[in-house]
Amino acid sequence: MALPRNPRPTESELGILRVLWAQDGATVREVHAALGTSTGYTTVLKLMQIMAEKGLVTRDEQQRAHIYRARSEQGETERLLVGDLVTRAFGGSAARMMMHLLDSQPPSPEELAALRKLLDDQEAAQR
Amino acid sequence: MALPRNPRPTESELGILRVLWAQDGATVREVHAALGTSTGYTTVLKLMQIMAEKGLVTRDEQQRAHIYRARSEQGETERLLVGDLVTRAFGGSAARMMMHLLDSQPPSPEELAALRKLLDDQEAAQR
DNA sequence: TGACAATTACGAATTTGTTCGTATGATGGG
DNA sequence: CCCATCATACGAACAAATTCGTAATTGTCA
Repeated sequence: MALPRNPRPTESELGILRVLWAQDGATVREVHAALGTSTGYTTVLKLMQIMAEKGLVTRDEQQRAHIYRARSEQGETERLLVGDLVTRAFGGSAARMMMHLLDSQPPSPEELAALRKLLDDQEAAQR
Repeated sequence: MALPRNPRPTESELGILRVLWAQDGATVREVHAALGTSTGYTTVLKLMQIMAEKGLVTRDEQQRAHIYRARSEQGETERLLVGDLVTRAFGGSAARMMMHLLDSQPPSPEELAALRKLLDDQEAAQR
């Protein structure tokens, strides 16, 4: 049975999701290889099994090596995580969070232009 | 002995830190009140004791009701959390993270203005 | 001073996340 | 057909975070 929820992924789960987003569908072995061999194979397996229970991933059992896929879009989860942090750490102030972002990773001129456009759109949408 | 580390605070710890940042120094009772009564008093006490052990807060035991203070600046911790998330979830791309930020928490007109100014400053700094 | 109230200290239960060893089952080559 | 290999399933240990009950301590004031 498929759970419709979209819970916040944990640290390890996020690492696995990023592998699943990068390629559409992957086996446990592929994910394990992509993550590096620092964690054991069965550890990754177990995590992915739990993620399937939670509804974070779907599992295709047609083949012997099951194929896992992220259940939600990358952007959706990213939004969730950002929204979560801006609420928890910044009291909902996007500007304050943005300040730290610009501080930590100065964007390129192209990115700056894109961000300006985002602000324009935002302003237009509010009117 | 004072621990010099600056570990990433957990969820609950961050809530407590935010209270401690908002006012300079607070007792357990004050923090408990600020957080609302959903969690028990001794729970907050225990958390703050652990935070003192970890070095997240300092404790002034002069008074009977000890005074706790955040050990690191708010901005420092915020940078830590943002940097952590941008690495874990966005592979280091600040621009990508900002797009989600604007998406998930539409800023107010005042914030929009502040954000524009941030971009201006950023642009100026690059020249 | 003696009792009450407020506070800290402590121990323990619970939950959640992470890790891995071992068991068990399927697949394919010799 | 048998066995080595590779896969999943499962249980359990471990660690960290959270929660709270109870004990011990301190201060106050009648």
